[in-house]
Amino acid sequence: MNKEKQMKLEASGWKIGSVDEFLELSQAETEFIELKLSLSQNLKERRQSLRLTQKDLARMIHSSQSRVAKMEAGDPAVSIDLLVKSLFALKTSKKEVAGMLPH
Amino acid sequence: MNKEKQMKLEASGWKIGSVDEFLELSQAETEFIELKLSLSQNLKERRQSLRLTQKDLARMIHSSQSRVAKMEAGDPAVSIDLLVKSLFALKTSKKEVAGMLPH
DNA sequence: TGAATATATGTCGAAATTGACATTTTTTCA
DNA sequence: TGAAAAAATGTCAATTTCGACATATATTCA
Repeated sequence: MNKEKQMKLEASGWKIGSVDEFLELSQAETEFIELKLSLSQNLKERRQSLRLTQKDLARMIHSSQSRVAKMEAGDPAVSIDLLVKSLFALKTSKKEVAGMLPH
Repeated sequence: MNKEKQMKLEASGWKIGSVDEFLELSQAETEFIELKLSLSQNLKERRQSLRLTQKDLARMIHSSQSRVAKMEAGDPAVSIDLLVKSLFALKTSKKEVAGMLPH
């Protein structure tokens, strides 16, 4: 069975392969979490290398110091949107952001 | 004036360089919007090439057809988080996602 | 040291995003 | 064609994320 057909089947519901679907969702969720953590770490490193305080960055993105702290701590209740906005505010290039994705 | 010092100054408030700060925020926002649109387009292409309906994808990410439609339409009221989750659900590799960053 | 600065943590109402639903419009294809 | 399937659009209550604030803890450095 090729991947396309397999995905089609899994998308069709819980009838067959519920275990597989569970495993795949876990995989997607794992990658999602890893991505957020990578963005978090890179944001912290970048801010520090620019010698900006969390308060400084907060002002730049019109947010608060506590939210920046949570971003850098990898708090689950912080969106990728805010992380990416912060990175762009620090003039991170798209290429650099891309480099934060793979392993 | 080097970039580090410039950013530090800008972060300190609206006293000096408010025009510059405005322009830079616009630049960051532009890149952010471009990124979302790129993810949207790639998601649509990917789903279609896998011959999945919006309903299929919606089931896979535990969402709804209308939300998938909005994702693919580049609706501003859709988060990058949901876009990335959707791409990962379609087994998009991190390297492929990295390639979706414009330029 | 210890005072000043920076960061971490918890909470809260407000704002944004969500899934779901109804409906309309478009596309597919027999 | 035209009926069925797919996609687009609008709305809304529920959930999530938000900025802000208070305060605790950690770090810096004179």
